[in-house]
Amino acid sequence: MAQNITPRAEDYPQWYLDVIKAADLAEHSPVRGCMVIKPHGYAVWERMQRDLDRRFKETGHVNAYFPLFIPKSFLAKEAAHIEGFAMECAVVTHSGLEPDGEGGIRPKGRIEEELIVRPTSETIIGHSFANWVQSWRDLPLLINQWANVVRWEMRTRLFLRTMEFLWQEGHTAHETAREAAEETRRMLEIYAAFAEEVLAMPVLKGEKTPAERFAGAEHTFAIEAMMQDGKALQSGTSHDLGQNFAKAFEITFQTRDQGLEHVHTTSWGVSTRLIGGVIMTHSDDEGLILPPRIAPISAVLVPIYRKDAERKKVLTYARDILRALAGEEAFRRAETALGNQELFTVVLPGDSRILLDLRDSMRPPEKFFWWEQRGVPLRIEVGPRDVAAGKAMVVSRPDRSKTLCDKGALDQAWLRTTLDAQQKALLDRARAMRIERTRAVDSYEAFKESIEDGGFFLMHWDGSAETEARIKAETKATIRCIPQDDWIDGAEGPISTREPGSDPVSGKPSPGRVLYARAY
RNA sequence: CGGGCAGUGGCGCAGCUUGGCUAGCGCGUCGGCUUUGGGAGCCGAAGGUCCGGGGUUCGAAUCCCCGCUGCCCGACCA
Repeated sequence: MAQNITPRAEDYPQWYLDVIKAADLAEHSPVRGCMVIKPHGYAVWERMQRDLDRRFKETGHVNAYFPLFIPKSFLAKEAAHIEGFAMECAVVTHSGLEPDGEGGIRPKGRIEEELIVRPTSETIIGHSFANWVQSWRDLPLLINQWANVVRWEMRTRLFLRTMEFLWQEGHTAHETAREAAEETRRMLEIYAAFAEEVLAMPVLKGEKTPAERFAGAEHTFAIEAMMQDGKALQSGTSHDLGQNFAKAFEITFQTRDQGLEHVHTTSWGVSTRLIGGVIMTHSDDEGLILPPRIAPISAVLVPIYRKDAERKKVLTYARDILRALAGEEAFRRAETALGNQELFTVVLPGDSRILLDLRDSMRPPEKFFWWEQRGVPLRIEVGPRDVAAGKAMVVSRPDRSKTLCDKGALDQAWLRTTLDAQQKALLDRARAMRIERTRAVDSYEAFKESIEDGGFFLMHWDGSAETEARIKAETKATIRCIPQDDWIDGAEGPISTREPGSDPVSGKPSPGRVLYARAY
């Protein structure tokens, strides 16, 4: 049906790009690997931010902001960290420009200590923490920042991997290793809850193997989601940094018993990558599907009429419905808002919106496609037939089901209930999809064959980096995590992750199954 | 960063092999009329550094060189 979107079955990567374009979420910038996040895409990010920010604050964290530029020497202070990030850092070497004598310009003014554009902020924040922490009374220090970071990626994809991206990075310092470990777990749980409750994106929690660990961390935990093509998307990470950065930046404190010790730090983050994850979790061949809780526009009313007389009646009727859905107060504010002629938009508390599409340049069917491709959860069609019968046709975006509703039933409570039901249905659908494509595998041959079709595979692992590397080299699949849950639902029933067995590749003993998949 | 493909009004493309006259087409946009329950029709109009820079030539969208950006594959990574 959609003319501008390649079907998923034909070319999944192209479909992904087509959906972003059709939904008007983002576009490429003139700079390689960078993107312009357009208003509709940014509105989705704002909703994610708002919800996450609340969860962070409810757990005692506060926001702060640290510089974009990091002294080059800082990166080198933590050996593993520099090893992991050195290759992908943008470096500032000059302080200005000058004419090159040939009509162009060239850098001038080489700077003494070169600056790194932050790829992540452990080092610059570690430096501050060293000043901020004096005694055990200063701990825990629970900081988050919303920022952009830059990593010089070789291969980029809109939202999933861009050279510059937006994220939040939490950085905390604690008195004991135990507290830091608890914090690391706490934030992983917050990410998992957020992903499921808000993004309707089911995730598996677990620890990363040493090979996949964050550069400089003692332990890295992650939430992993399955995309519709069966590939995994690492959707959030939480790191227990031990005392590595505390030692590198001399973050010490006086203990309760007069001693001097290094703090234990954590860091954790999610990024605009989540938008890519949402797209690939829910959307279909008709375009974007957004979970209601992050949809910038909750519902759109599309009026249908022929003659002028009809037009008047229909629009009055549609405005009545809009008023009932939005509430009197919000509706009144909208009536005095600027720029509200073609798309009459009512802003609800919490910044969700309902709008009445008054554009005369577009016919109803075109409007249907327009809003469908942008992932608006509910479309309410109102025409002369509905006016006569006291009804309205409600179309639910995820399955495009149509329900003829009584006008009187359409109110604020109905809207909330309907959107909540849709939110839940999306999570259920995504979870069912993942379960269907999750299975236990006990032979390497079977694994190699199955991995071609995508999906999650729970297989025994002897714990060696050699086995892990060999599987990665031979199949492009990696260990996504050592699952946290004892049981994981698969197509053929629950799968134990704790039952001992043997690694099908090496034949050596294995304490339990780990999660293998190809990943983005 | 290696290999392949591509870049032409806002979008999608043709033209390039074999250099030549005013660079075409569809969609979209603007104006008008007619229309409106799943991407309407007619009439008229606007809109172009042919990715950038150099070169060959009387003449370059077209041929050559260098660079930039995108897509796919590989290595690397959130």
